[in-house]
Parts: sequence; structure tokens; C-alpha cells
Amino acid sequence: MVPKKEIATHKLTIYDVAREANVGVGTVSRVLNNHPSVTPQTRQRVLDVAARLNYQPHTYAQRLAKRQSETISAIIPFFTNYFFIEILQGVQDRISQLGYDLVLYGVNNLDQVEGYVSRALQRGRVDGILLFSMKLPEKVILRLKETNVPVVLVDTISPYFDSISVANFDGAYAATTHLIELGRLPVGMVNAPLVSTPAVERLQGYKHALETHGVEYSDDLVKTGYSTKQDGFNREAGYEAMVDFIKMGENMPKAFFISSDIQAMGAIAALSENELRVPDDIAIVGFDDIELARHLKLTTMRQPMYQMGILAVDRVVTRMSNTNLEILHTTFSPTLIVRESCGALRNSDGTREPSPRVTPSSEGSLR
Amino acid sequence: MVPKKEIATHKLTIYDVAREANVGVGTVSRVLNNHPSVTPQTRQRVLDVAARLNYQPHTYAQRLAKRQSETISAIIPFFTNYFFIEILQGVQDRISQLGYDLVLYGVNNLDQVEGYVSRALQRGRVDGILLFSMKLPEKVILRLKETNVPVVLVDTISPYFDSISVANFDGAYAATTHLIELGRLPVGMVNAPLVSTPAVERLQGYKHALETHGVEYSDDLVKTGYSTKQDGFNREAGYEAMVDFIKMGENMPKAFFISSDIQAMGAIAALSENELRVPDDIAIVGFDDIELARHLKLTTMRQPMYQMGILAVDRVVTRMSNTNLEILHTTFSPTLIVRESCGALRNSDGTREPSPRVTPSSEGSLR
DNA sequence: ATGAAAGCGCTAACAT
DNA sequence: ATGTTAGCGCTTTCAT
Repeated sequence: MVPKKEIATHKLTIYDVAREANVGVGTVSRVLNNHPSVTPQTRQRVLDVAARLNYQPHTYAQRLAKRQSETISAIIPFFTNYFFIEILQGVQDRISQLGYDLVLYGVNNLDQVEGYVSRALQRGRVDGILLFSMKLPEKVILRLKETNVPVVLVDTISPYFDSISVANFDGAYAATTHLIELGRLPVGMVNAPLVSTPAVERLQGYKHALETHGVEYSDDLVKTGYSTKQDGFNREAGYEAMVDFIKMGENMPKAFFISSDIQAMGAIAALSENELRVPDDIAIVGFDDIELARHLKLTTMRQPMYQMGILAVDRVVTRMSNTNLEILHTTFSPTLIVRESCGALRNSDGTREPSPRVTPSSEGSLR
Repeated sequence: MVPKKEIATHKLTIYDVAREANVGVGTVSRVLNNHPSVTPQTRQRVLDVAARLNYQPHTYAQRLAKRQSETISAIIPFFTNYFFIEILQGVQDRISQLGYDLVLYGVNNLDQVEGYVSRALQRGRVDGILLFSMKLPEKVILRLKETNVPVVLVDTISPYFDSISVANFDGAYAATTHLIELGRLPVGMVNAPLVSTPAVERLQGYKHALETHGVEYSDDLVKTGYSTKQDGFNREAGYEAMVDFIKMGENMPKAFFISSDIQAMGAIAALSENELRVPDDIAIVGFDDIELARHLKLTTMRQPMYQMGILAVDRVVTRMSNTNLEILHTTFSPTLIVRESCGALRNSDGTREPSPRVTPSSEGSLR
């Protein structure tokens, strides 16, 4: 019998494969699902037939019968925030590696969250949910909780769910300390409004650094912009805050810890419009290490975004198989990446002034 | 009978609703699918019961029975390219509006494309595929073609599929013309290697502009970087190309059309490292209008990315219901956005030098 | 180890 | 207009 290669016609089911291989559908299913109790011979025969017929299981029939969706959905703020996009890469890569599907819900407006959560929660639709950095309405939390679908939070924290985040306090502390040790006093801070946890924690870390090093704190050392989108972590807000600082004239701080790279970008723009040079006149350390930071030669606290994405997926997958795990909060320590904006580098060939506590930069090591 | 609110327990099917409402499952299904032939009274009764029981249809059972997936997948280059991210926003928004699911496949490496295509092509998995800007191996094209799943290409073109793209030739022509009319001669071009269609077309547009305006062309007016990731549309490549130009010394062009904003960013960095000021010494016009362009005050050719995303979705959806449509190529005309890098603006308050053919900038009008 | 049969939860064709 | 029933294509007992 000449094994003729069939064209992948429309409806080719497990029954066709079974008939062609002279076995029952059960066996075919077992083979396809790597069930142990199939003899190597039949297994091979079935596999051959399946290949010859170019058989493909129907995704949704499988999902229905198995009662699991093999998909994870990510609900992520989408107002072009590079920070999330980089995490998303890790998420996507890992999800694919594991053979799951990623269904993406992009939130442009907080009102959308509830709708997306409802959708994700629809019977059987997803096996797990990744929720990025959003303060959830109580109502939503309740729904999430009662449905029992695994949820992991990224870049936020809540007592009810697993979370992956970064040690904001430590990061702010390290950044500020770096500036202090460089002798760039006084060091101010550009922060986001205290509506988000990261903003609060970073402020505390900043203050603690001042305290520890015997530097006096004063309220006009910290400013926030007015633009509130993205919780104030946006370029305009950074610009606005720096403009305010510049109005202080002589009394303006000589260095700044800025709570996100994107705000730092705005701040630097404000500085340069006022003929203030970075790092000559003003030293700056940012937070996040988005790709842009490299372009701007910005010294910053790196959040391992890609890794965070990977981990978030791993965690949600773990929770899928083990219900009733303890709630786990994973925290990454940000790393100080020294580039030019802080003035620690003597010159562009990379020579660095001696400076304790500085973790060496390691460009591009993540990917 | 007291209508007691049930907790959404695990398995609540259409049968439960039917029983509780004293109708058959068919009727329930009809109600849920807005089938006309149901009396308003029964409809209401069913709806009430469904609501009280907090019934949710099982996604995959529906998809299996209906034989359609209500999902669209997007296969998109994922090496942090802001251009695609902005299109993706349009895609995501529209897909959600239409009640579909977006499953995202991010390609970091061209080798992954085939795997993702196979996955998307799996029986029943998706109703349509959006393919972003990738030169597809012949083999992949064939598979896509024979399965008959609607495909639309974004930012590339192929005779076999619908596509959404931008008039590269026209854009390059307009950008170059703008520079010529500003009198910034000679005007050079930073291009990407001619492996991608956009690079080829933009070069042609550039040359045509020179020709039309009686400016002589010469090969050393156009350079390309060495970094090849993202087909050469990356920051490093822009930097490298500009470094090469700078080596020309006095003979270096006084203005550049640069084939993407991200390259322009690198080019500007190279310039500033060499004490060359933009736009005072060198005028620049980019291409794309990614969010960054605004930050850089870059004059550029805007591609309506968000709109392109919307349109791509609409097209693929249209094709789902109407098989055998003619293949359609939709082309957007890019718009010149005048900011500061071309030197056309006299001062920062927005006063503009008279300059024909300039479409007025309209920041942020898209969203 | 394998086949037969009973679901999985829904839709749609067919009666009435 | 509505109830009944036969699929949709697969997995998973339950026999053997």
C-alpha cells in the first residue's frame, strides 16, 4: 500500500486516525497525550498515521474534554508604558515555552479592568490570570477570590494574591545613597503621587537614605508632577516636577533620585531647556532601566523586568496544579546600573570613581 | 418561592438554567444567542434565571459547537520595538470591542515564526491571523495559503494576502522634499539595509525627491548601520551610520532623512557626541512618529499606527465572514509632523517659517 | 494494552 | 415559539 500524503482537509478527526491505524480512538488519544500504557509498536503506528494524514487535534474539543484551557491571560496597563512591555516579553516567552496561549487584555483606562476580569473569569476561559500593577476595586478582588482562578499580581501587592514585585524601598535607598556618596548634596527626589505603593515605598527608601547618612530632610526636597496618567509615572510629570525645582534657583538640589526612567527623561528635558547639564550641573539616578535608559545613559535602578515576567508565569502555573498553596510574595532587589547621568564615571571609557556599594553595570545580561 | 441567589458553583450548565426556567435547553441557547424566535416573556424569564444563577456559558463548549473560535492571533516582532507596540494597541482595542480574544505571539527571532504560525493554524484555534512586518519563508506562505485562514499583513506586503501599510515612497519623498525646501543641502539619508520593503521604498522616495528638485544624487549620500537586528531599524544602526557620515568631515550632508525614529535617536546621539547640534548644524527628519519622537522633538513622518491596528482587525474580521474577497492592499499616507529637529520652526512658541507642503502638526489627535 | 461508550457543555437541525 | 436530539471532537472511565 502506497502511503499517500493527504492534504489537510477540513475535518479530520481522531476517528479517521483510529480507523487508518486499526485501533480505537481511545488509543489514539492515549498516544497523543503520552499516556504510558501503549505499546511502542502501536504508538509508532498511530504516530505515523497521524503524521501522514497531517492530523491536528481540535484545540477547543481538547479543552472542553480536558476541562482546562491551557491559556493564561494578562491584564496590563497599555498606555505605552515600556516598563510593562518589557515584562510582557518575559511573560509571552515563558507562556509559549510551556505550550500555553497568552490572551492579552490591554487596559487604557481603569474602568476597563472590571470588564476584562469578568471576561477572563468566564467559565473555563483561562487557567490563570496575570494582573499588572493596578489597584483593584474591592469588588473585583472579591470576584477574583471567589472564583478560585489562580491570580498573580505583578508590580503590585495585595494580601489576597501571589505577587511579583521589586524592593522599592531598597532600590530608592541604594539610589539615594549612591548620590550622597558621590557628594552631590543636597539630593532631591522626583516622585509620583503617593497613590501607588511604589511611590510610597520609594519615598520611604529615599528618606531613610538621607537619615542613615545624616542628611537633613525637608519637604521641598521632593516634588511631584501634575500629569496623573500612569499614576504619575510619565514623562510630563517628570518634566513638570523638574521645572518646579528649577524655580528654586540657587537652592535647587544638586542631585535627584527620580522614581522612574520615564520621568527622568522628562526631567532631563526640563534641565536641558534651562541650560543645566547632566551630570555636570545636576546628577540623576532613575528607576526601572527601561531600554531607553541605555540610550539616555541614565544611571538607574534596574528592575529585572524580563525575569519578573518569567517568574509570574511560573508562579501562576504552579498554582494551577497545586491549589491551596500559601500566598507568596516574591521580591526582586533592583540593581544599580551606573551610567553617565550620576557623574560617577570619570570619563566615557568607563573608568569609574571609587564608590562603595555600587553593583557593577552589566549591560544586556538579561536576554 | 424566595429567589435565592446561588453562589457560582463549579458546574452550572445550560441544563440547569433550562430546568429552573421551565424551558428546553434549545430555548436557553436561543435566548443567549439573541435568536429572534423567542417570545419576550420567555426571554425575560430565562434571562432572569440565568442572572440569578450567575450562569456563564463555557467558552470552549461554545466554540466547539459553533465551530468558530472568536479569537484572532497576532504574530509580532517583539524586540522592544515601539512601532509595533503602538499598532498592537489599536489591534487589542478593536479586538476587544468586537468581543474577540487576542492571542499574542511575540517573535524575538525569525526562526520562531514558523512555529507560531503552525500553532495558530492548529485546527480551530483562531479565526484569523495578523502578521506583522516579517518576510515570510515561502514554506510558511504556502501553509497559510492552503489552510484558508484569513491573514492580514501589517507593515509588509505580499501578493497573496491582504495588507495594511504605509506609503513609504511618498513619505520619504515628503520628508526629503521638506528638507530640500528648507535649503539644508546636501541632504543625506540614513537607511536600513535593503532587505526589507520599507527600506527599499523609502530609498526610492528619497532619490525621487532629489531628482524632482534638481538635486544631484551620489552614493555616499546614503549610509546604513551594521547592526542588523530588527532589519536594521534600530538605534545602534542609526548611530553607526551617522558616525560614518561624521567621518566625512566638511563634506558631510547638512540634513538627513532617517528611515526610522529609532535610528534617528541613535544618529542624534552620535551627532551630539561630536558637538554637532540639531537642528542648528544638522537638520533631521525621521519616520514613524513613535511616542519617543515627541520627546526628542523630532520632525518626522507619522504613520497612523493605532489606526493601522484597528484597520487590520477590521479587515481580518471582514474576511472571516466573506470568504473569497479580492485581495486588498490598504495604504496610509504618512503625515509630516514638524517639530524642532528640522529647523523649520523659528522658535519654540510654535511659529513656523513659511514652508509649502507642510501638513500642520496635530499632536495627540489620534487617541 | 486496548476498545467501547459515556460524557464535556453547547448549538442547530428537526419536529411539533 | 419551543422542546428534543444529534452532533462538535476529544478524553476518560470501565470493561476486557
